[in-house]
Formats: sequence, C-alpha cells, structure tokens
Amino acid sequence: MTTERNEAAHPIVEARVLEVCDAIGAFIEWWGFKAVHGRVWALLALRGAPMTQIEIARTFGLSRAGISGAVHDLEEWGLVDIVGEGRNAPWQARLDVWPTIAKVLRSREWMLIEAARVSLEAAIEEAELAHARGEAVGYDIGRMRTLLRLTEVAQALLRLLVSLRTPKRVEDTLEGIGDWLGRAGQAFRGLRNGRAD
Amino acid sequence: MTTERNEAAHPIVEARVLEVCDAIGAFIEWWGFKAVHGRVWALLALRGAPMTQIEIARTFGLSRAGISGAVHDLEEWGLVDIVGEGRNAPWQARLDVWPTIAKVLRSREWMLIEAARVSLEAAIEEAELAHARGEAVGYDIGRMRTLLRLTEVAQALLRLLVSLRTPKRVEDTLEGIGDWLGRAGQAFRGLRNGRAD
DNA sequence: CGGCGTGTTCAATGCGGCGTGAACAAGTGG
DNA sequence: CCACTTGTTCACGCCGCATTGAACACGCCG
Repeated sequence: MTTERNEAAHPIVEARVLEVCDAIGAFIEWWGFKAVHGRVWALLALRGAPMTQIEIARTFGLSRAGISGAVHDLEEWGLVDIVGEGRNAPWQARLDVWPTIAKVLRSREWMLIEAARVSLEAAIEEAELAHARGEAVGYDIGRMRTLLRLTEVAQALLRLLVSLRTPKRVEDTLEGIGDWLGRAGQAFRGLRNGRAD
Repeated sequence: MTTERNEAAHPIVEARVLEVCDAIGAFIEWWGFKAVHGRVWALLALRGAPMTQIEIARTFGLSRAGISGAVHDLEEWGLVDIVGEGRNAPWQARLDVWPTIAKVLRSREWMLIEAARVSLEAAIEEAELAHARGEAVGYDIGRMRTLLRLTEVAQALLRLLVSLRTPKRVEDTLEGIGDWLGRAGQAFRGLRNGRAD
C-alpha cells in the first residue's frame, strides 16, 4: 500500500489547479515546447509535496508513458528534481525557471539568429562581388545590410538577456528586472556610440 | 508575355538569398508561425522590385496554392502590400515589422498570460476558502501567489513592450531600444514601490 | 469573342507528432 | 522467494497539418 506521503488533495481546489496547469501548458506550448511539460511542471510547482509519476498521471488522467517522458525532459532541463534515492522517489518542481529559459535562449534561439546572420553575410559578399563585376544582381544590398544589422541588434539584446540573474527572493523580481532594464539601456546606447558607421 | 518588370536575378546571389530566406523561415517557424511566411516575406524584402505570386512560387519551387495563402496571411498581418491595381499586381514587403509583432503580442500572448492569471486567482480564492474552513488543501497557496505575481510582472513587461515605437531611420534602432529599456527600467522600479505588499 | 496567363479555392494525400497500451525491468514488502 | 507496485521502453494507431494538383474565376491581349 502506498504510504500516505502527501496531504490529500482538496477536490475543488484541485479542479482549479488543473485549470491553471492547462493555462500554463497552453502558454508554454505556444513557445515551441509541449503542453504536457508545462502542465506537469505547474502541477509539481503548486502541489505542496513531491509527487510520484503515477500520482501525476492519475491527476491528469494521462498514461504513465507520457508522464515518464515528460518528467525526464523536465529533469534534463533542470526544471524538476528527484527527492530522495529510492526507485519510485517522488519529484518536485524547481521554481526558478530562469536558468532554463536562459539556456534555451543561449542555444536554440542564438543558433537561429546566427544562421540568419551568417547567410546574410554570405549573400552580401556575393552580391557585392557581382555588383563590382558590373553584373545585374536583382536583390537589394541595402536591405540585406539592414537585416544584417537587425540580427546584430537581436544578438546583442539576447546577450544581455541571458546575463539576467534570478534574485533570491521573489519579491525582488520587479526591482531586479528594473535594474536589468536600466543596465541594458545604457549598454545599448554605448553600443550605438561605439559602432556608429 | 510578361513584361520584364524586374531586373534579372543573379543566380549565385539568388542561391545565397534563398539560404537567408530559409534561415528566417526557420526562425519565424520556431515562434509559432509557418516557415513559408518567413520565407516569402524575406524574399520580398530582399528582392529589389515587387514580385508576383508565380515568381515567388517558381523561386522557391513551391505550388501556387501555398504561396497564395501565405501572401494573404502576410497581407492581413500588414507585412506585405500590393503594388498597383491590376489583377495580377505584384507584392512588396514592409520592412517595419514591429507593428505586427506588437499586434501579435497584444492579442495572442496577452490572452495566454491572462488566462493563466485568471485561473490562478480563482484557484487562490478557492484554496483560501477551503483553508479557512479548516479543510486540507494539498496545494501550496504561497506558490500560487508567486506564480500570480509572475503573471502580473509578465503583463507589465508586455505592456511596456508593445509601447515601443519603430524609429524612422534604421540607424536609430539601437538608440531607440536603449531609451526604451531605460524607461522600462524606471517604470518597473516605480511599479515595485507602488504595489509593495 | 476566344485563348492565355494568373490568382483562388478545395478535396485528397502524405507525413510527422502525440498519446496509448502492452511488455519488460527493477525495487519493495511480506 | 514470490507477489505487487512503479518506472521505462517501444510499436501501433490516430489526429492534425501542410502541401499539392486540379478545377474554377478573372482579366488581358489578339
């Protein structure tokens, strides 16, 4: 028999919590992840005590297979932690999600912009060579430079964004963001003065 | 016969431009849109002169059907414009994409956060009622309040983000972002002082 | 008026991803 | 040592979505 580790869930409250999980799942799904990831994380974040995979599966009415995969993805991303050592040790959520967001921005988002930037540089070089040879190009070199500039701005902004640190106390979040925005603003003004062309 | 409206496209340059289109398409696809939208917009943005749908389709090697839909989606979003009046009038891209981004943020992104916020408020109220009745809740009211706080911060940030204006000259982009970041930082610090609870 | 080129719409198809059920592995407790 | 519970893995089926080809509508030019 399962030892009653957890405080029993209040049915009506649980129904409301599941709505929250769905909302967070829908939000995170729009960001290119899977809805189940957001739902599982939200449930673990709101539940008072750690939960086993079967508890999660039963709460959502989903199969254990899907939960198993989702939990391991979340663990790889550092969004949930195992509690204890045993085989069926329960899981809990990490509330500071910023390191994971920063990681995603650093890897996937950066590569997407970098790919665009590199291909733009190649296109500009080829177009300039053709233009110097007097050949008709058919594409607008000035606009290529504009887009290249935008990728550089996006990368600079991204670089600043991933330098944000999560404050210890949640109450400091607003001030932390405020300070960060101020620093980022100065950095951007400095960037403009430094690379004015 | 089609009148030679456009300067002939340089084959090698065009190959490079198509790589740029693919990169931008991959980028925008990760943001929840379709890759073809980014590809078509990028092609129209880099091409020196407006293009007809058939020219676009041939350039990408895609069917006319897909291009027709993509172009109309882009027109609805205000990202491309028709040039002239005729039936088969060509299309050109708008380079200032910020109004569209702001529109998307205002509608879809806002609603996603708002749904989470509302459901969180309902869950908190229900949990507090149950707690006052002395019933076991099983969920952490403090964490619910933390997440609610995060949604409020996200909405405040979003509100500031959509207030950004696109500068007339692209060279002013950096300075515009810098100024905006500074203003946003002050707004956040004020927000904290005003609603400290 | 009649071909021709272009844009639009829609049904069909092909493909990828998601969730499930079942089989297997691994502890745990009696 | 055996029964039971939980976690893991995988093949299958299902759904949705994107893309296509074809049929139709529309304007232009001869």
